[in-house]
Amino acid sequence: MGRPPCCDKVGVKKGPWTPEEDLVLVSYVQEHGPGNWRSVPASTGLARCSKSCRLRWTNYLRPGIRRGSFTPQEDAVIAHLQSLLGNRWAAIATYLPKRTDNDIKNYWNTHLKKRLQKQQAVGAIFAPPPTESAACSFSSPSSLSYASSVDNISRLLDGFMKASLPPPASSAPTTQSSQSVSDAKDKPGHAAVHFIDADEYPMFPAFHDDGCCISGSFASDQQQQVPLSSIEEWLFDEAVEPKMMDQLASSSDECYSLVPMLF
DNA sequence: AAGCCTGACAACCGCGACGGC
DNA sequence: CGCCGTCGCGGTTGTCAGGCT
Repeated sequence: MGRPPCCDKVGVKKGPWTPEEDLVLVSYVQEHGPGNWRSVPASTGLARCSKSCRLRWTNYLRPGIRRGSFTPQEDAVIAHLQSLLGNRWAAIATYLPKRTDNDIKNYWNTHLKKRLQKQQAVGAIFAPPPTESAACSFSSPSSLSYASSVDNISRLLDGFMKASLPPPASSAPTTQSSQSVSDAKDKPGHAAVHFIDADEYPMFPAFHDDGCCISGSFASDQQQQVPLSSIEEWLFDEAVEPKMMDQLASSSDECYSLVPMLF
């Protein structure tokens, strides 16, 4: 038996999403919660297939996700997890709750993999440090298209959050913080992995948005809902591939000097 | 100044897993 | 128990912007 197409090929729009479409999708999710994607096109009138709607939500519109600017710590975590788990991006993404699997996958394919391959080929010692390279400096998305405009999404969501949710008691006025309010509880499918906190990765105490400072406030974070599962212990306890960490450390500027402290 | 090349990222496609009937 | 529908994941492609020659 043949697999039915995920959606009608006729009349289904493809390509970049427009603000109007995003608005419709966000509105729908606000009202019904994420899930039941099959019914989204019919319910909203969007000329998109269900998969496209789900992907757009999970990869871009979903509250709590951070875009751009992978920190060196995130670099290290991704590289380490990739070495342990392979290309299981969804699993890796659970340890970087603010990153989507698609983002991590793209980042790996376009940055980390090339870097590691290059260093393996040349040798870590003489690998030229990619000063201000991807790891530490691509904080500003180059694309100015709508789809890459965080401001657009932020405005879009912000309006809906204000309209449909009471403001958080003392949340920072950032989109991420406000968005995160409704996220975890809306995602039964993600129940196993909570969006831990709007601003921290508690399992990686050194994580900060600036990426280059150590907080040392791990204790306070531990009381949060953290999936400190066996894999975290695994991350911390297992002998980290010294080769990889050496590569990471040698592959960049001082930002990576903190990496060994993480593990 | 124009054309070409490369990198980055959003989105699509196909497949497998899972759950309901 | 098997079939069907839906969802989620990973691989891949397409498009666009910026840099380089």
